[in-house]
Amino acid sequence: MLDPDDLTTRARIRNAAIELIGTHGFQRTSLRMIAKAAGVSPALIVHHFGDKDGLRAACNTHVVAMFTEDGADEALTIELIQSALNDLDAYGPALNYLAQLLADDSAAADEVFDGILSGTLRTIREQEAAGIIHPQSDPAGSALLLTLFGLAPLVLGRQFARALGAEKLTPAVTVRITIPMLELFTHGFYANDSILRAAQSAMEQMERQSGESL
Amino acid sequence: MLDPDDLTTRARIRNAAIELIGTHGFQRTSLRMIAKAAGVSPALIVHHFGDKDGLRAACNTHVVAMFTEDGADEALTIELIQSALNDLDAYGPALNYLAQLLADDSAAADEVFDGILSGTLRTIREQEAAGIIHPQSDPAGSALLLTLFGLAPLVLGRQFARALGAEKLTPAVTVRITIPMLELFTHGFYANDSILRAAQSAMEQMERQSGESL
DNA sequence: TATTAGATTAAACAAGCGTTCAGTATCTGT
DNA sequence: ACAGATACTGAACGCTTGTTTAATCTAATA
Repeated sequence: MLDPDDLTTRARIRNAAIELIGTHGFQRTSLRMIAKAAGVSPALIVHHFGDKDGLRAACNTHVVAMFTEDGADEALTIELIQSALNDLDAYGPALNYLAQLLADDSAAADEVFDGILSGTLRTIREQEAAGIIHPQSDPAGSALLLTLFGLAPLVLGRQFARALGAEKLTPAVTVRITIPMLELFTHGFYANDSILRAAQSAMEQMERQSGESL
Repeated sequence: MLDPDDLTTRARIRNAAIELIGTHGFQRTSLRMIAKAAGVSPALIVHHFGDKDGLRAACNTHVVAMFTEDGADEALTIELIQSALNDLDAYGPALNYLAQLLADDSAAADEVFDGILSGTLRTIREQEAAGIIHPQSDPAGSALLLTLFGLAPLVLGRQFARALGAEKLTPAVTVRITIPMLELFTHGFYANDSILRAAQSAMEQMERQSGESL
C-alpha cells in the first residue's frame, strides 16, 4: 500500500509531520516546525499538500496504511495496534500520531474508530463461534468495550508509561501489563457474581417499568 | 471546597472557560472566545487570572474540587467519575474538561492521573482483603489497568457515545455498557486459561533468560 | 539549445493570538 | 464627601500563525 517511490521530498515532509504531530499534537505543530524538521521551506509544504489540512489528510491516510500494508486484512484492528507496540522503532511515530488522531475529535478519528470497532466485533463473533471466548449477551456492547479498553493504553500512553516509571511507551511497559490483563480476561475480577446478578435484575426492572409507562 | 461567594465575575469567567475548553480543548480556545462567553473583555481575564495559564490552573483546581466537594474523601477516584456520569447536568462540563486535561499531556494531567491511580490501588487492596475480588498477582499493575479502563470512556467519550448512536455522553450510553463490563469483570472473557498459562510460562522463561544473561 | 513544467525559496500578507497600557467606572472604607 | 483600591474596558503592541506572491532554480522535453 506504500508508494513505491517513497523517499521523495513529499514523503520527507509527511514523515516529519507525522513525527511532530504525534509528539505535540496537530494544533501545536506549526508548518514552520515541520518545514525546519524536513529541511524545506514552509511554502513548499503548501505547494505539495495544498494547505495544513491537506497535509493532515495525507498523514492520516499514510498512518492507517502503515498498519495494514503487509497484512492481507484491509482493516485496522486492535490486534494490529497491539503488535505494532512491539516494533516501536518502525511504528512508534505512527502510534503516537494515531493516539493524537483519536484524542482529537474529527471526522477522520470517527472513521478510524469505526473501522477498529467493526473489526473487533467480527473477531468477537469468530472467537465466540470457535469457543475461545464465552458467549456474550451483547456482542456489540462487548466489542465497544474491548475497543475502548484496547485504545486506552494508546490514548493515555504518556500516563501508562509514566505510571510504570518509563519515559515513553516501550515494550517493557506493555509486557508489565500483560499478566494482569490476561488474569482479568481469564478469571474476571470479582470473586462472585452477586454484582452482575444485581445489575441484571435492576436492568430487567428498568425495562419492565419503561414497558409499563408506554 | 467551593468558594461560598461563587457567582462573581471571576467565577463566571472560570465556568465559561471550563465549558469552552472542555468542548474545544485548551489550545483551540482563545481568551477572546472565553471573554465573549462570559460577557467581559479579554483584558479582565488577565486582570483576574494573570495569564491564560493562570486561568487554566484555576480551572484545573476547580474541576477537581467539584468532584470531591461533598465527599469525605479528598481523592478523585474512578468511582467518583462514574457517579458523575449519572448527573451530567451538574458534571457534564467538568467531565469534558477532565477528559481534555487527561488527553493533553501536562504536569497537571500527571497529578490528576496519579491521584486516581493511587485511589484505585487502595480500593483494590481493600476489596482484595474483603474477598470481593480475586487475589491479584500484581496489584499495582491491576490498578493501572483499571484506571486506564475506567478513564477510556471519558477520554474517548465522543467515540463511546457515537458508537451507541448518541450525540454525546448520556446516562443511557453508560447504562448500555454496564452489563458487558460486569460480565467481563465477573466471568472474564476467555473460555479457558490456556492463553493466560502460555503467557505466564513465557514470562517465566524470559526472566530465566535475563537472569542467565547477567 | 530553447521551452516549459515542476520544485523550491524569500519575503510579505492578513488574521488571530496572548498580553500590555492608559484610562474610566465602581465600589469601600474613613 | 473624599481617597484609594478594585473592577473593568478599548485600543494597541509584538508575535506567530497559515497562506500568497513573485521570483529563481532544476530538470526534462522538443
